[in-house]
Amino acid sequence: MAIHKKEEFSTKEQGLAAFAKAISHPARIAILGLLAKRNQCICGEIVEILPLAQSTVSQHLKELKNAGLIDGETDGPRSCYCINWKAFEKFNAEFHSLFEKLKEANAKCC
Amino acid sequence: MAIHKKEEFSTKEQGLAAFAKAISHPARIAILGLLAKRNQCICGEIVEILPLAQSTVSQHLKELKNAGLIDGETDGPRSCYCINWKAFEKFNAEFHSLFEKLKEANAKCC
DNA sequence: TTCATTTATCGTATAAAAACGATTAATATA
DNA sequence: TATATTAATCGTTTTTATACGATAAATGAA
Repeated sequence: MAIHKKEEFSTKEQGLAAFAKAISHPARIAILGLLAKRNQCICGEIVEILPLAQSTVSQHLKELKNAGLIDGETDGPRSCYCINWKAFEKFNAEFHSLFEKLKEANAKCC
Repeated sequence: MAIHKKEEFSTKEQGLAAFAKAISHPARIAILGLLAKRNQCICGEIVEILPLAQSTVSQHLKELKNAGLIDGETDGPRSCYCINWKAFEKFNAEFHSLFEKLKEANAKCC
């Protein structure tokens, strides 16, 4: 029980699901919104704005980074993050190809 | 600890995160793809195709329904599901308004 | 060099998700 | 009416996610 079977699905399905999972928490949505607005942010700035502890924010940043949605580089003792728009574009395209095109096909048949 | 703080974020952030969560498992992505392709499906058809037990599929269907992404109605002893395209359109629009517009703003400033 | 600042990581606790088998409820069919 | 079919729900187990405080690591400043 609880043996996860995610590997048994297609690569595309897994990739899209992983992307969705990365943005499946409001804190991570908020972080992405912040980064988009300001172009880049220091970890500390995000901690000041979000209602979460520093360690928790760091954890969310790590997940976004692992998913490839943001890039981070160190700037002295600080860490500077920014959105990886290329990755966003890629996932957006996948999302479209999986649903929008099917929607069109659906509209034609009914 | 583990007191979830999702409520402390904006309604829009929570809504988008909830949508993302609903599609954050490859099984649910696969279900949506199936429904889009066939227009509608009986639960049993989905169980035949997915590598998951009937109870597990039922659970995933329930989550998709709770998120508003699919509709289901009983047809005798069977349950027939289909995609709620309106909900999809709504979330797609929200996704765009949160990121695509910001992306444009971002492109202008840099 | 010592101390302050910043952030990542560790350890831990609790909650939620994922999966299954077994059971129940509802509808068809014999 | 009795039986089979279908799908939802229940109970349980395991894994993963969320959150925090405390600590460690790394850099910059005094």
